[in-house]
Amino acid sequence: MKRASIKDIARIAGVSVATVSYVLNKKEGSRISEATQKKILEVAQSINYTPNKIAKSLKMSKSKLIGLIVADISNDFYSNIARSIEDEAMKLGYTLLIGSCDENPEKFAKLTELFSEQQVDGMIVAPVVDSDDAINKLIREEYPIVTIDRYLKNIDLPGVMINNFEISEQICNHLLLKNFDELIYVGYDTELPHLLDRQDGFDKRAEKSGTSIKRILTGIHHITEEVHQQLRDNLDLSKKTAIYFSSNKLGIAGLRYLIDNNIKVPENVSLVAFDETEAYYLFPTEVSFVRQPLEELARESVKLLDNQINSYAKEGRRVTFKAEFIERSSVE
Amino acid sequence: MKRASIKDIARIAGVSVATVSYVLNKKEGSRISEATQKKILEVAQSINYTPNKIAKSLKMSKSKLIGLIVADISNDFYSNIARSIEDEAMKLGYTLLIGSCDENPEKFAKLTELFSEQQVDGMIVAPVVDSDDAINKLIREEYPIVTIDRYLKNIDLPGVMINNFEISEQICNHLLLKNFDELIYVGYDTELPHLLDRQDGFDKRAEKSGTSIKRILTGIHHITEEVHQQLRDNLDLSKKTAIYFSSNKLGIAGLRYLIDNNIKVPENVSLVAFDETEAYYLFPTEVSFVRQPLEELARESVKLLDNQINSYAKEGRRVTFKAEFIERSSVE
DNA sequence: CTGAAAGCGCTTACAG
DNA sequence: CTGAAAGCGCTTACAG
Repeated sequence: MKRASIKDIARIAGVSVATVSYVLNKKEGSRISEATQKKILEVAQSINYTPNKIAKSLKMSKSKLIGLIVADISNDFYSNIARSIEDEAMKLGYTLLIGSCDENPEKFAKLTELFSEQQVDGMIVAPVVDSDDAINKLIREEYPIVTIDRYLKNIDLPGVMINNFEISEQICNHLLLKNFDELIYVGYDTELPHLLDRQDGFDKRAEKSGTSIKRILTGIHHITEEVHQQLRDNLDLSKKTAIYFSSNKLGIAGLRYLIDNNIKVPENVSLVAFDETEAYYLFPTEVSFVRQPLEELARESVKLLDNQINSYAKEGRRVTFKAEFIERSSVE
Repeated sequence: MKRASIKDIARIAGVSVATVSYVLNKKEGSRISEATQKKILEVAQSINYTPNKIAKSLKMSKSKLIGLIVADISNDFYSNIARSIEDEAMKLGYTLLIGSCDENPEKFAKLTELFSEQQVDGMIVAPVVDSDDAINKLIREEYPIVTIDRYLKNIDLPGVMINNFEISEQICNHLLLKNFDELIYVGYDTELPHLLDRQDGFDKRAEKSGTSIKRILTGIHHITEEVHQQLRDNLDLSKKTAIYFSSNKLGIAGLRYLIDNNIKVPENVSLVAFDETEAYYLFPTEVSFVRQPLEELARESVKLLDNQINSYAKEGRRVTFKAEFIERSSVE
C-alpha cells in the first residue's frame, strides 16, 4: 500500500498541494478560508495521512534528527544519560539516533559518517582517544557538535562535563583526614583527558600530603580480570587502606573482588566508588560514591546543541557541573 | 557552508549527475570508462562529498532507518538488548532510532508516529498494555514490525520472546524439590501477557504440588517501595521460604530489602531472580538467576525485521528462545 | 484566498 | 559509454 501524500489530499479535496501544505503547517501568514481548511483536515484524517518528514527534511535542509555517540549504550552510565537526552530532545521535537563506538576511533568515525549521511541536525558525542580527525571533519562541514562527559585536549568544542579534578581532590582530602596508611587509586590506563583529570586531582592532593599512594590502571577490555589481578597483587590488608574506584565498572569489579575474597568493608578496607548504580546498593556495606548530575548534563547538552543548530549562540561554551560526594559507611 | 552534492561533482568533473550517481553506486550494469570513474572518485574525495541519504531515501522509498521502542532504555535489560540490536542492525546497514515509552500507551503511539514520519523501514517494539490501536495502525500502513520480549494477546505479530511459562515452571519445580514451607512469587500487577505467562508457569506448578504460595504484585511506578512494604508484610522467617523475583528490577528491590534488614541468604530465606545484572554479583550470596539469551533475541529480531522489509518472508514467525537457569548458592 | 512552478539531492529507465 | 529528463514528497516566493 502506498502511503498517502499531500498530493492525494489535494486531489481529493480539490485544491492545490500548496494549499494543503499551508493548512497542514498552520502558517499564519497566508490565510486559507475556514471551509477549505476544514475540508483538507478532514480528508487528511480520512486517508490516514502521515507527513513524510524525509521529503520535508530534504526541502528544508533540516531533519530534526540528532545523533548520540557513546562508548557503549549498555553501560549504565551512558544508558541513563541517553534516556535523559532522549526526553530532552523529544521536548524540542528531535528524534534520537544512537550509536556505540566501544572506545574505537574507527567505529567512532564510522558513526559520525553514518549520522552525517542521515543528515542529522547535530551530534552529541563522547569522543574517544584518536577521534580528532573525525571531529575535525565534522567541524569543517560545520556540523553542530556538543561533547558530553568527555572533552578533547586539542579541539575546543562546546560541551558538558563534571569537575573531575576537583571531585577527586575532594575525595582524596576526605580520605586523608582519616589517616590511612595507604591510598589506592583504581583507574584506566588511558589518555582520555577527563579521566586523567580525575586521576590528577587525586594524585596531586595525595602527593602534597606525603601519604603513600598506589595506582592500579587497567585497560578497557578486561576490566574485571585486571582489577582482580592487581588488587590481589597490591592490596595489603596489614595496612589501613582506602581504595578509590574511579568509574562504575571499576567499582563493580573491585567490589566483586572484595566479596569473592571475603574482605570486609570498612573493617578491612575502606572505599569510595564513582557513579551511582543499583549494584552499589546490594553490597553488604553502604558504598560511598560520587554522583554525577546526569539529568543536568543531558539537559544542558541538548540545549547547547539546539542553540548551535538554531544559531542562537554562535560559539557554544563548555559547561562544568559539580559532582556530589555521597558519604555512606564504606569509609572508616 | 553548503555541503557538496553530486551536482557539484558533476560540474567539476565535467560529466552528468547520472554518470556520477552510477559511479558512486558502483552499479555493474552500466559501464563507465575507467578514466571517468577515476576522475569522479577523485573529485568526490577532494570536495569531501558525503552522500545525502535523505535524498536517496526519498527517491528509493527506503531510509535504512529502523526504530526501536522499549519501555525504558535506562533499564539494564533493554539497554543490553538495544546494544545487540544496534550491532546487528549496523551489520545490515541500518541505523537505529531509539525511544522509551515508560509503559505508557500514549507515549508508545507518539513514538510510532514519530518513527513513521521519519520513514523508518520498520520497527522493533516491546509493546505496552493498550498499545493495540497504535500497532493496528502500523499494520494497516503495512509497516514491518517485530515484537521483542513481549507479545500481544490479540494481534499475531512476528516476534521474539523467551519461554516464560516453562522457565517459571522449571524454577518452581526446582524449589519444590527442596521442600519449602512457603513459596513467594514476586511479580507485577499487570496485563502484559509475557509476564502473566511467567506468573502462570510458577502458579500452575505450585498448585499441583499443594505447597503454600503467596503472590506479591507491584505496580510499575514505585517498585522498590512496594516490594519492601509487601515483603515486610508477607515474609515469615519462621517458615522455610523461597522467593522468586520475576524481573531484574524486582530482584534488585528485593535483594536490597534483604540487605537492609540483615536477612541472610540462603540461611534465612532462599531466592531466585530474573535476568542477569552486575548487581547480583555484589550481593553477599551468589544469586541464582534466569538468564535470557539477549544476543539471540536481538539477532533474531533484526533478522525477522530485515526479512519483512525485503519481503524475503511474507509472514514472519514468532520465535521462542529458551532461558537458562543459572544455579548458584542462593537456594538451599 | 488560492495555485503554478521551482527546487531540495538523489536514482534510473530510456535514448543515443 | 554517457546524458537529458522525470519524479520521490515536500515548501515557499510569487503572481493573481
